Amino acid sequence: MELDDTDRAILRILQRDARTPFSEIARQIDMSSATVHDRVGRMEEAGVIEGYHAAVNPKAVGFGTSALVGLTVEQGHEEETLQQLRDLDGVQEVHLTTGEWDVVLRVYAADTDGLRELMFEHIAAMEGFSRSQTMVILGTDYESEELPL
Amino acid sequence: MELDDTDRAILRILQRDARTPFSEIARQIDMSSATVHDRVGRMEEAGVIEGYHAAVNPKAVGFGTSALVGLTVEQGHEEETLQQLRDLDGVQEVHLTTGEWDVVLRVYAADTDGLRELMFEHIAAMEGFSRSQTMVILGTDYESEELPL
DNA sequence: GTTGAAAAAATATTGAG
DNA sequence: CTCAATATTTTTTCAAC
Repeated sequence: MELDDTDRAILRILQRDARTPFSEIARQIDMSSATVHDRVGRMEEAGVIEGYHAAVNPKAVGFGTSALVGLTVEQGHEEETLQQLRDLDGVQEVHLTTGEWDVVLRVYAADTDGLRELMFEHIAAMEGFSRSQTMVILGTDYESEELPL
Repeated sequence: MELDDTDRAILRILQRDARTPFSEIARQIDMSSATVHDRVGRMEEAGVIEGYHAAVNPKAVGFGTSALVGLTVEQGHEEETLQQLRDLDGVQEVHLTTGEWDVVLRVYAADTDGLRELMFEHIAAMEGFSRSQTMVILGTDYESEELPL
């Protein structure tokens, strides 16, 4: 799908606040809300907008610890290993990467003890596991939900 | 703020779809929409809900490449380096980590050439830069916007 | 593609249990 | 905290340009 400047302006607003009323978006980009409605619908249809999500404060719901985990996966076990990783509670992202690790995970846990449990009892225990490195996130200096459009 | 099961049920729904009408949430959790309204308001107030964001497909808006970048920062340059990193276009997350790297970034670029430009012309050019490792994300097997509540 | 206006639906507010 | 009723606002639709 081809996006023009108007579409990108709408996306910028909805990335920042998905609950901005169409009438308010219309005011900001100087068009009618029917147009905004139409364009948003087409972008949803085309998969440009993948969804609308509430951002929940991890600490407020008991996830005090987060980490990036680099993993090496043994050959022949790729498929099942990825499947198992996806299904683990606390595993938020599973990326296939170049460089030192085959897979890098973003994981959440209640505390360091929960992280230990996730790492030793679930991840290291998987068939096909070979080695890992855990980079505990001491703090997140910056995290944007918005792509620079 | 203390969250009960009802609050968590509401959060689960809003994480999945931030535009779910309060009446629909009320139906799903078997309560009145005024209650839902009230609880959502209090969770927003308390910072449990940090915001509502449209998830935009990165490829659809021209970001075909993403990477994780491990960085070592020279002592005495921490503050200014973090500030500069935050301000770079394409830098989506800045995490302070234990392990091999002081900082790990999540970056987006149009293509590998854009990534090269970001790395060599902007990041490696910063004062206080010492060394880095770029882990290009070949594919994201799984990425959830939802915390497991 | 866009618009303005009408219809439908959802949300905010209020008062009471 | 919860409910029910009402007022307000937003979303959606549609004929017309």
